[in-house]
Amino acid sequence: MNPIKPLLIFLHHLHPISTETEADLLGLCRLKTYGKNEEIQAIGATCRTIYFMVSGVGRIYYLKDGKEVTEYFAFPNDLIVRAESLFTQLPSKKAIQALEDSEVVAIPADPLFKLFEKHHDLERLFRLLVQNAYVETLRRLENIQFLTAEERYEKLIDEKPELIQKIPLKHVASFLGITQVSLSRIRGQKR
Amino acid sequence: MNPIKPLLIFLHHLHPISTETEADLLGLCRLKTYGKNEEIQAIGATCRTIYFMVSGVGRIYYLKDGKEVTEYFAFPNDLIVRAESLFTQLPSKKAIQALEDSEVVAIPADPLFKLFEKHHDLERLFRLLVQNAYVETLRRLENIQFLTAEERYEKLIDEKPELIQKIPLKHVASFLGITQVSLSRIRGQKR
DNA sequence: CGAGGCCTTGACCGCGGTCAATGCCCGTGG
DNA sequence: CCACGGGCATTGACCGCGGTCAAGGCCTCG
Repeated sequence: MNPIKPLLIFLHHLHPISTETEADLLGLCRLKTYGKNEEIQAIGATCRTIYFMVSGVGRIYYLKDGKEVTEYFAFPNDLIVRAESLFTQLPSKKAIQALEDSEVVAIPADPLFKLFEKHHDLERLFRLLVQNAYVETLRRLENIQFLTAEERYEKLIDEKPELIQKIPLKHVASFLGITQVSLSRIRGQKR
Repeated sequence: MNPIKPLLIFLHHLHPISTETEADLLGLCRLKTYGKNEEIQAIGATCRTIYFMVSGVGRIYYLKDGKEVTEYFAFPNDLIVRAESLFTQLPSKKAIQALEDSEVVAIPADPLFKLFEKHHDLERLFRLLVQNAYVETLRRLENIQFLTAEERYEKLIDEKPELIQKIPLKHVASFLGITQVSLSRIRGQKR
């Protein structure tokens, strides 16, 4: 099977695009593979690429006072984008890393944006993607602001139970906005 | 002067649109005025309107455990939108309120979205607006997550000093994600 | 003038932070 | 094959930020 197929299914589900649009889009996509713990994009580079996870697990992280903070996890069929850099053209303070051996589709943003001129439906699709990511972030903001660490952990457990199995707890902790130590205590008191 | 002019200037600055697009857009815009503390949109309604502040001050707030939490302040030349409802079509848990006598431009979203079919440049503009709001929210998320209440207050002071003058401290406190009491202490120890 | 809203202040407390010690798992080399 | 070292997770001792509850001062407006 064409390894890029999952991306097309994912996109189509959000907003159908014409076959010509799809063909032009496919022309931009490159399938890449990365080994466990390999950096997909390093800190400091300005982000000009949109990634889509086909297999494996990825994350976005950055350094806060010398410590890694995980901002996002990507599982198969998730997009993974350093939006703050892609949309501002500023160098990103964040890195993208494969946490396991992974396959990703890489889509260079500049030619993609050029395609928007030609294919209105592609820009529509992209707009909807951004809207969804925006709403998702608004939710995360409310969670961080009003739930306790423990509530956030519980919520994560029932929204993405597989996450806890696959991902080192230290990454999970920083994703939840707490320390490894606190997460360990929360887990401890459930047993 | 046409009171809708500031909106056009604001939009044009982000992404120029053709005069025909502008004319169709103008056809949708309605100027409205609200008195101090008047509700512009109530909790529970599904959001189908985009607002732009011409004069006065507005805010978005919602109830958390019976207490008001302010999510956003809008000053002249700011947009004010309940994105979580507009983009999901779900009833909003949030309200929009004028904090002073205010003039706002109201743009109904459905006819606006219809115009996207006709005017590609308008959808482009709208996409860029959403992108910017998204990046802004990512920033807010990082602030909430990593700055102390005091640091967030200081940051607010030098980014929007006028805000403290105009807005009741209880709203400022909930916007910062803290209680009125804590904000008062923070302010107290600076004197 | 009195009532009510807003802000401040004091007393107290609990969540989640740091620091440090310990346990556990696993990969590597003698 | 075992010994060792390093990374990850857990646990204890301690602390400070920001929370709640309640009292008191100060405006504004009827």
